[in-house]
Amino acid sequence: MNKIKQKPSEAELEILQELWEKPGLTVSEIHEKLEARKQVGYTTTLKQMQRMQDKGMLSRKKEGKLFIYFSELDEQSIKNSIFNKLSETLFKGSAKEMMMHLLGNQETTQEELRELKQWIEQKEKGGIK
Amino acid sequence: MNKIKQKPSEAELEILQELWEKPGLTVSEIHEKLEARKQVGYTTTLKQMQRMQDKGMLSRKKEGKLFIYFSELDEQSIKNSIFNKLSETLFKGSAKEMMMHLLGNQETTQEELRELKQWIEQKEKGGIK
DNA sequence: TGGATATTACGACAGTTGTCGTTTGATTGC
DNA sequence: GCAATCAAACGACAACTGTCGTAATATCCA
Repeated sequence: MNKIKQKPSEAELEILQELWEKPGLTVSEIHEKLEARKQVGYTTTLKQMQRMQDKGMLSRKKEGKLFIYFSELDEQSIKNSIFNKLSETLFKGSAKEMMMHLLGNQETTQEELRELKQWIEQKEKGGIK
Repeated sequence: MNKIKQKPSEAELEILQELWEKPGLTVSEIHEKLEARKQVGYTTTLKQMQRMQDKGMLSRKKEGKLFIYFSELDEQSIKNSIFNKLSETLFKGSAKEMMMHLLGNQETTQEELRELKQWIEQKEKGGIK
């Protein structure tokens, strides 16, 4: 995975998201997925992906008669750096503050809360990483 | 609080953050705070704030011989919409997933974990909002 | 083999951002 | 009263973004 200077924009993240979930998609496949969520032209998606390639965010290879794409950015690192930045900017660097904000305002089911709590307990015991 | 079309950029958020924390600062005061964290010229900060004013993100009033500024955006709403967007883009809308990512990768002290767990317990009981 | 269709490449454009330098104006100490 | 300062307003610029239209290619089928 390369080091990239610029961090991915909103639209770029949406594309990366698809490729993280399922590497090796074609432009059309990605476009279909994006189109399902928002109104956007095919060439827009294509162009976006070409630019991402230029920046080194994506790579591609010929598969039969068309290109399939891959993310060159590490999912975890990118997500981390986004959150780090956010917690710095909006919560003076306190992960807890950020989490509490999240818990206080996002939709969270009882089920999710329970799982989350278990998770924390495990983490407290050093059970996870 | 007005409704704004555009969401605040990175640099704008940094300024808003200062004003949320302490409303009624002058350009210089904000600039000093920003400067402590990153390299940036006074006129840059000024310009940024003027643009934010045009967009309706900030208001100001004359205090003696200089202007003091106020955020016109609601802190909670803005933070929420940022997280909503993020959780949608990066975690298919699952707050839990997002939280787990956070817990897994951010710096979190035992103390913070404990507090967090208590918090969740309270929330489970419907103790909070 | 030629046209129809699907893919990919190019170039453009307007709006936003981050950054300043330069001016203009107001305030103040001498 | 006037030069030195401090604050605020303007105007510019280049890079980045989101968005396409159009053009060039490659593939396929009748």
